[in-house]
Amino acid sequence: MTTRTAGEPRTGRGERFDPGSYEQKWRDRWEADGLYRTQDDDSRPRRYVLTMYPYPSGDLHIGHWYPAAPSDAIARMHRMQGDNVLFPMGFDSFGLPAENAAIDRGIHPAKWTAENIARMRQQFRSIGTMFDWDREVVTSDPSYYRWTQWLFLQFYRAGLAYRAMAPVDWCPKDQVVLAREQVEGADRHCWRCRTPVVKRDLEQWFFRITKYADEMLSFRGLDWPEPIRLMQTNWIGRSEGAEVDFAVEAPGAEPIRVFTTRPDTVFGATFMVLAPEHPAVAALTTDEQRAAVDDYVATARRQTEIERMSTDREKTGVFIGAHAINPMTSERIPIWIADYVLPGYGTGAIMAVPAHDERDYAFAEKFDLPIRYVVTPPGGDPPRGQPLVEHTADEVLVDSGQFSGMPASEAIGAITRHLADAGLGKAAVSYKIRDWLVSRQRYWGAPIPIVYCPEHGAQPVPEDQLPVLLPEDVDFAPTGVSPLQSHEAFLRASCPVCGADARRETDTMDTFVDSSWYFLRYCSPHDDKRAWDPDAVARWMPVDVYVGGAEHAVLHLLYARFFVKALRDMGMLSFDEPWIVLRNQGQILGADHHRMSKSRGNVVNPDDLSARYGSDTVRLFLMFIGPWDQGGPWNPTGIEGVHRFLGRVWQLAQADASGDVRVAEVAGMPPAPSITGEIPGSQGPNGSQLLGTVEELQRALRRETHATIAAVSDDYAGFRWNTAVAKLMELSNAIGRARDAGIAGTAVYAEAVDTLLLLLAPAAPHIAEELWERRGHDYSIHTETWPEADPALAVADTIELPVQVDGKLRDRLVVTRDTPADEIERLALASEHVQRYLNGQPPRRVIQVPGKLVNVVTGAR
RNA sequence: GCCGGAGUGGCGGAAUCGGCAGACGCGUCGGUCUCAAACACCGAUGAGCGCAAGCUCGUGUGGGUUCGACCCCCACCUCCGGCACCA
Repeated sequence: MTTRTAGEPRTGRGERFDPGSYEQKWRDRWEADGLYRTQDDDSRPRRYVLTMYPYPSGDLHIGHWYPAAPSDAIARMHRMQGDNVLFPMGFDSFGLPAENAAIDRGIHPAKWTAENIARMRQQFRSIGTMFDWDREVVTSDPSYYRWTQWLFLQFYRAGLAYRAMAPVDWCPKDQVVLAREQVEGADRHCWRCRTPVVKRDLEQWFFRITKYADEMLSFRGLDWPEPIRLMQTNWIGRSEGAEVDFAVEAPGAEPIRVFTTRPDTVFGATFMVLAPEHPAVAALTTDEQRAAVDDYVATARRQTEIERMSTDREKTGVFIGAHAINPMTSERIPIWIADYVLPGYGTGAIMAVPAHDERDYAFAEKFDLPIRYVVTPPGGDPPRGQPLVEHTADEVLVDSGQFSGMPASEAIGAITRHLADAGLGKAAVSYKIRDWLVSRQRYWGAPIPIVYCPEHGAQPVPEDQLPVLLPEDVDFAPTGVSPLQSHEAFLRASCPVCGADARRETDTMDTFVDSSWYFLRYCSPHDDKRAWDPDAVARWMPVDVYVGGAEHAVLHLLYARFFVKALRDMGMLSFDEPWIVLRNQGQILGADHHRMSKSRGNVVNPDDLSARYGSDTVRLFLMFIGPWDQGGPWNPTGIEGVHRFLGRVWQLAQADASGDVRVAEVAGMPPAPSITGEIPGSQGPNGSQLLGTVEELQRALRRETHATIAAVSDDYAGFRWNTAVAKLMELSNAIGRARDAGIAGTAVYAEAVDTLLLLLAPAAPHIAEELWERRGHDYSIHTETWPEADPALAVADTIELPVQVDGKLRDRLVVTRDTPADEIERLALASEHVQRYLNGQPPRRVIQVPGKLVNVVTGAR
């Protein structure tokens, strides 16, 4: 590796392209100059570019670079376009891995986390990202989690945080409860360790996210990827239908309310099913059925989610001995319990309509319960042997009293109204989303700021006593309860109401609480009086562009929306959504097409790559590798090509700086003195491409330069990194041809090279800066003005029109842009290649797409 | 099962308001440089046929619409992601 000292002459020519000789120098200088420190400067348009902060797991891997490099590029581009850009970074540093490291290796989580952050911060710097490190946020720092706790208290006061006993998902390996969003897959496993979860009844803290279910269905004003919007929409899972009360045939029994999306099928409800957990079960069960019911309920409780939720499992259930009355038919229908009815959805009870529901049908078949079809296709017989579940427009009701003959779509409303008029039901909406379970029985998180008084129950810690500090000296061995529970000093507290001895809450908060507001903290990260400075938040929020992984679709990306809406309703924010534009990167897989993991040994270490090629090459390669939102398996072979491209840029940018016009080296390619029937840029014999006058060559290079400005600006803004890089390569190829033709040293050549460097600067910041300086320009290229395309220069004066005969390409016409259509038609028909297919006949039609093509249609077909 | 996304050369991928398929790069082959190799540079490179001019085929499969289809419609197949007994 060569190093160049400051006083050394810049010879351009002959000096080897060696990123190692300048990359660190520029990073140091940018940092020393505070080039990326964001001022609250309101004279320029403000732009908040945010990339998801990482969990400090130890090392930045290629999966961190993949979103970071384009985020940095977009931030740099906006800066060059004149915006005041906020582009911060921090660490989501609470969480289980730190605690596990403590358990496995005896390192305190705080120490482990601090070391990892130091290393990752350094790695982020080595990429050349323009993060404003003065605004760094570390969520495990008391100066941050103090405000996380404060926010918990605000939610508590607003009635959005509550404590409830509920059956919750428990990960037996991590010894912790999980939010519903953290339980994945058909086998109901823990999102982190993939261990199947079990149900436990525990008293836990919840955030009332369901209050915002409806509002979160609206994405108005947001530019988000459609798949994410759909995932959130499905997760929220809004269903419209009706709640219907079924009287119960037992002395003094309350009616049972069911939820249905098909009130048009009430006449077909031939039995009722309750979730085993339904509160009415105990009271309604008859003595004869008691033993069987108790047994079934106990079994259901013991079962893991896997066993219970598996969809292809045989239906099970028990008759409880009681009967309900169908409100439309007045028939007695038996009440069963079955675990296919979920306690947490709707009312935990259903009217079973086996003729029109797959699950009820399977249940009825198994237990020999009556099946009555009440909806049928018009004029058709009701199907037999299977349920009729689809709603099509033209189904009608049968066997449904006064509603028989009514179209099913109409009957939904009509029957709902009928029931409502009778006081037996009402239209209702149900959601799949559940409240967010936020308590965790682990140490490394923000303590929930609550104390329990024997007299006054749960009481919020007074705000002036925040933060509730995590003690350092705890025993980390997982026992199923928080390690804090065995820490006497931590537990000891006094009741804020009466001052009596009280016990402190020992659960900590889900780390997704931390990440639900970190983007607000970046706006005023050092404010020690408030969670954020309202002026700073008003200045920067909402985030203009948010970059991160789609794996957070129904986690972080949902929770943070809830936070913003809740805080808005508390009067603390004046906007509705945290992020306007959202872009998701794809996932980089290992070369073996599997998720990168240490255990598989397929992890790519970016540090090795950047040591070898320089970080510009790695950044650019990650952008070039394929569609950025698609990701894909890692394939390192192309990185050499990107490196060669930068090497060519290195040479081209210095070809004119020191009189190094290399025309003499290009044998057999003198600039032709005049045009000879060939047009500039067209393929000549022997692949020579440079016939034409010097003026024509220059015009062609200018055209390429200005077309590239427009195209690359567009591609960057649209996150089409791969095609942006391809277009930069094309421009450099054009510059190379121009140099070989001898126009290096001209103003047009200089404009092309400078433009190339400016366009390259966001993506490959170091080489752009180095070459900018070597070309004699002022520091820094990153504060230069983004080039503007001149549309007049970007269009070619002659165009090549493909000529088709019956849709097949037969010839090409070279014409000036303003050639009239009838002249083009005349030229096309005159072509011998076209004549051959016309066989002397006149064409049936000639179709012209202006500027695009000519198609001659023969009468042959 | 339901909801998304995607199938294009040897490979990663370009090109979609319906208009030259294969940009850009990798790889491969040939060449220059070298004692030799590596690097670098130059050229060729979808398949097939042909001495050539040129012709035929070709964007997962089968149909269709159109002067013209990778693009639109119908019916399928495969892969990836999400959800999963939500009444």
